[in-house]
Amino acid sequence: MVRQPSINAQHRTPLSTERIIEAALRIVDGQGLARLTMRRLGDALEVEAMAIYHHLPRGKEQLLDALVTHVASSPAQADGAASAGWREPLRRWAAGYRERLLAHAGVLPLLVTRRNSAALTTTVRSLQEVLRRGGVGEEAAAAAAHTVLGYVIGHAALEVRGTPEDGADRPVDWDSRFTAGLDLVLAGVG
Amino acid sequence: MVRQPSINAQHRTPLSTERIIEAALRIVDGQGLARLTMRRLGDALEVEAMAIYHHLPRGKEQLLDALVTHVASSPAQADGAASAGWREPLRRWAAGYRERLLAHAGVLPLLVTRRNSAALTTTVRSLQEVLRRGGVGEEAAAAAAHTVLGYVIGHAALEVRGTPEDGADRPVDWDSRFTAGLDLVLAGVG
DNA sequence: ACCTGAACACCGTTCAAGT
DNA sequence: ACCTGAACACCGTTCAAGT
Repeated sequence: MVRQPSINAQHRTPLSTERIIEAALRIVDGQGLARLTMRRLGDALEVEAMAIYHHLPRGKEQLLDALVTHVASSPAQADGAASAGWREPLRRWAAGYRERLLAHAGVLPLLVTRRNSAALTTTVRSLQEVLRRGGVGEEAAAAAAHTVLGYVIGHAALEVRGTPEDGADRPVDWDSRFTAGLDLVLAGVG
Repeated sequence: MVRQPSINAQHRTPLSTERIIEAALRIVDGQGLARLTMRRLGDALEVEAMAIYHHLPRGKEQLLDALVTHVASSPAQADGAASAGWREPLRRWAAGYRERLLAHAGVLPLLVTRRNSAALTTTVRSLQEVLRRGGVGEEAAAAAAHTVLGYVIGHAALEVRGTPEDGADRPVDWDSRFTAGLDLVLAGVG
């Protein structure tokens, strides 16, 4: 058999930053953060690991930063129909954000590392937007945003680790516990 | 010169799990989690890396688990003088726990990984203790414990990443923001 | 412009051997 | 019982080379 090494290389769709990040996220979600290596990522993309560096010159650092941005940087929640007050929009925002964190739980440790503070700044700002549009003052909105985001991230961390029972050895219903805790926080806001 | 390889080996204090963990924590605090390697840890202890496996047979996994336990597993807060109510004890508990998390910020990502759920279970239980001793009912204490712990961990995560300014580009006073958010949460508890 | 192949300096871990 | 040394199968990354 004659080797035809160029056939695959020519016909496959070319690499792109988006495809790289999607593949990386698939590995993290399916196999865990520890199994995300440049070589395995290359395999998944049917490419040599070194090809990735052409799109992400800063290598794995840049890849991990991009994963954090992809998962943790919340969109500005263009809620369309202006709902009355901030309470309901904030509940929706928190529920959506929690869902994303849990869907990509492997990325959570990265969010807590020093990397990519821009991602969370965006998120804080979008949270403040929701509050201010609901009539909460500038100062109070800034404080409440940190409180709520802190709670959501922290609770997601507890959930992921999944202690199967509470202190009294009853199974924990995380969904209702999350909303209960959130309402508790929101009650404090105003 | 004649080599006398046994002199150092004989006179130095022997390895122990405690010394290993202390040295590991020193590396993580001083140089970051990424620089904690078995080989470097061995160097710090003036021992070959492989000697560590004699005390921690499960290797690096076990080492990281131990770090989480050391930092995140809160003591039962034997508060001595029974203070009235739960509010003040809880404030002290939260302040102390936050301080520990920030002092060993490099361990925070490990706390969010699936490892060692026993550590946080202990912490949740000690928090519930504080609440119940203050007269909060069983059910409410269980929910409040998760809420408070979630908030403290999440806020510590935000602090460590240290976005230097809030949404309005003012520098953030994390200390007062933490207590403000905590009071907000506590106001919800009761 | 985009990808490959070989090479380098590291990892964690095993296992037989030393004392 | 406790530690060492060599070895193995991996890493991330550089760099010259291919198309």
